[in-house]
Amino acid sequence: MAKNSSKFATLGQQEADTADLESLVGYNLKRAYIIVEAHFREAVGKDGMSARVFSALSLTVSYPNITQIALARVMGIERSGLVAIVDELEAYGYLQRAPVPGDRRIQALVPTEEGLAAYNEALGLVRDKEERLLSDLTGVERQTLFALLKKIRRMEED
Amino acid sequence: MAKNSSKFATLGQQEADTADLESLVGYNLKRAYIIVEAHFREAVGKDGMSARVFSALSLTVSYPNITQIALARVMGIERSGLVAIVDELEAYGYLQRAPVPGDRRIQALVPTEEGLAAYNEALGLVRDKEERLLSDLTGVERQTLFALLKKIRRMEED
DNA sequence: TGATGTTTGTTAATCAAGTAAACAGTTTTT
DNA sequence: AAAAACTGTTTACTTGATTAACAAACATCA
Repeated sequence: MAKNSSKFATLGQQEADTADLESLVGYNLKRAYIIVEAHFREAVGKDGMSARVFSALSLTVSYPNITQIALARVMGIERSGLVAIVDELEAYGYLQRAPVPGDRRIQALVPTEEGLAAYNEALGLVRDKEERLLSDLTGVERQTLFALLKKIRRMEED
Repeated sequence: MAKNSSKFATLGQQEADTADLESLVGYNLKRAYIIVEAHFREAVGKDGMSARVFSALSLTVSYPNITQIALARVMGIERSGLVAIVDELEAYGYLQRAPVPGDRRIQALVPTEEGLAAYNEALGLVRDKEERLLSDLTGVERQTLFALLKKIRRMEED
């Protein structure tokens, strides 16, 4: 079933496109993500936030007073893994763990002024970078890409 | 700029779709990949190969006699990182490091019969799983998804 | 009320994937 | 022949993530 056994000697961009792997969604998704993530890092700069820290800040801005457990659920990670992320954002002074009257277990996450400013600046840079990265795609193509990715994400409920 | 400040109380699937993060390609790509990767693991089973080991085997089947350095380039990883992957595949008996006459630095990677069989079985399972995962997408939608992801991948050359 | 169970955030140990740097052989170049 | 480059490898490290155990706080209910 190895279609390309004889092509090894001339292995290059074109030939590689015909390998089995290229017909799998997972491989293509991962390779595309690696590129987009690299552009994200370029956008936020050498000492910028990591994608997951940016995500956490973004969601805290969109949903102020969210609890850690709710944020972990939205992000799709374990609550234990979120601790370091929130620690980092708090150390930057980008958010605070605020006590919630009525339940002393919970600490609501609220972005600070600095956090909001840093977030908006980073968001602008990231949007611009993605804009340039996707400049080859038409408006319809972009909409389609988002629609298809969200359709896959909706499959989570199995 | 926090559009949804007031929606926290009712945060759920619908509201989350309107957060800033949902408009970024990177976030959507990553979330989609996580799901597809989980399905991959289900497909190959509890003790099956990891995606990267499967990828390495797949490319070795598609391009037999490929060298480690060429394989690393195709996979987009460092050659040092490939050593453990090839070690693992060799330990399974799925491929061999064959000496290349004329250059004693190089070892050509050749899949064994068992490797070919294991690969084809795994490929079938993975294809079936992806087929079911993407059953909501029309043929045109799938083609479009692949085309768009490959278009992003081509942006690598910057 | 008090015992039992659950929730929230946290720590610690561990794992997987990946990088960077240094190294030994082996070829290539000058 | 000497210097440079290439291939595979080891080692140390970083990042992202998970599991398990735990303490404090809250909820249930007999």
